[in-house]
Amino acid sequence: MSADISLAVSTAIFALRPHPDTGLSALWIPLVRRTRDPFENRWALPGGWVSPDESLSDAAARNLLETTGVEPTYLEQLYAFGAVDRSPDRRVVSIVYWALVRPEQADAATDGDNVRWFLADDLPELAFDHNLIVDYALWRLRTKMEYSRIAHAFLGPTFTLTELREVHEAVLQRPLDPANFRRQVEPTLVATETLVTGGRHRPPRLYRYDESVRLVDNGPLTIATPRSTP
Amino acid sequence: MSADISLAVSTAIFALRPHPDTGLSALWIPLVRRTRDPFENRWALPGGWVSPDESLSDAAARNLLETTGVEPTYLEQLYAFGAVDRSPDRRVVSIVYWALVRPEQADAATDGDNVRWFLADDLPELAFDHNLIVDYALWRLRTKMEYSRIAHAFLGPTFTLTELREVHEAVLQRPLDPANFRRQVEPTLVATETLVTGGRHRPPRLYRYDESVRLVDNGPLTIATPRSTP
DNA sequence: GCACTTAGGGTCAGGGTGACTACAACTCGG
DNA sequence: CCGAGTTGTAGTCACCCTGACCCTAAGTGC
Repeated sequence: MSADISLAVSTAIFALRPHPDTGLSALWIPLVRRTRDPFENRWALPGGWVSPDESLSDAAARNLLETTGVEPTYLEQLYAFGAVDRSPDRRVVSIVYWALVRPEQADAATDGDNVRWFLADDLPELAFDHNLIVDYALWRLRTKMEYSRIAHAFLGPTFTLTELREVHEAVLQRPLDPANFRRQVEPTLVATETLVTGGRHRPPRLYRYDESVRLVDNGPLTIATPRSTP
Repeated sequence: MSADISLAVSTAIFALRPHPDTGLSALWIPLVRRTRDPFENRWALPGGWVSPDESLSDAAARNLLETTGVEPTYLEQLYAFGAVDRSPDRRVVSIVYWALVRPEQADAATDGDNVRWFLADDLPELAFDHNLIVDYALWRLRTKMEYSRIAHAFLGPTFTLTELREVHEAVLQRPLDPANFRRQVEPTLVATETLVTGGRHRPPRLYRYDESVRLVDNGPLTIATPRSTP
């Protein structure tokens, strides 16, 4: 049996905010300061223990809300980390999730002594194996960006093509040709009638995602494992 | 804390063997018969409890060997299943792995009352949520076949292009053009000097994988989480 | 020697991609 | 009110990858 193994969930949360140097959108991640040993005062991913009456994704969502005040628009399991020595005092297996939030939702997690936002590509030394975990989560986010539709988790229901392109550029860290980008994503979108005026240029059209276009995602798990709390 | 959650590992093992009807290679999976409740007498994925002094992948490999006698050439974590009601009597979280074995290794797991090989695409109703798990594992195998190099886990160190192509055909369940297939995979291979004579046709050349060609795989986890027991 | 079978090299048309050009349509400064 | 500035959107073109297809190479077996 395995009663002496503790089961935890942690989540790597990503949000887009301006980079302090360039002003361009960049990936940020909220971390919590540990208030006890091991790794007291080190920054760590938000997380906690799984209680017996909640699913893993529910536990992740609950811990997220409790520790950082964040309610994500996207939540997916990343990996189960279970090396014997990953916690110095006892055996902990962590089911790690990754989440995407919109800027407004991110603001719910106000910086404070206990929660602080960091640039995802420039983190301090974290507690446990959390640096490795964030690296892996970043890799998954960037890989998945290329073939799936997760970018929309950073945006509202409607958006301009430039907004969508800037999400891709921020995550992939390279500029994309506006015309070519349009050609590629337009088949998965539906144009609305609305144009956004007010900019000092030609007003862009608002788009929404075309729900009828199915993309490869998580295969059989896509429908099979919905969150029990919507 | 989480002492009342049991932590298990299970593994979906794949091997290629001839299909009884067509004679072509097909995917087979070994299952074990449950000897106690819940789901007594139902077929299930091999698995067992994680002990506190072994990593998750070690636990998977050990359980594999104990229950089916199989030592895989490839072992990768699939997903952590943790729905509250997936086991009727108590709360079990299962870290599921998937494995690939060569035919010789597969023969170690002789069919018997307790272990039997099934066609992966034609399974009976399994215990727990194991049908969903196998579906997901199959999806991952087939998806990964297209962009990675896992096919080699079904083969020895050297192989002909036809052997490699037949592995792809068996997994993807569709015929591939030999000439086009060669063009696509040859850049990742090294030709040996050896030709295989004895067939009633032009002798094919043996190839081996080019270790210097890096493919996208599991990102940061590729090197970071090796099995502790090699 | 000839039929047969698979190995392996080549061609060609079509689709997608990146680089680039051109025009459209708004705001703002004068 | 007009032109400059800026971004949105359409289109072109060369290139590469792909699938479909053809052809020759080189063994075995009769």
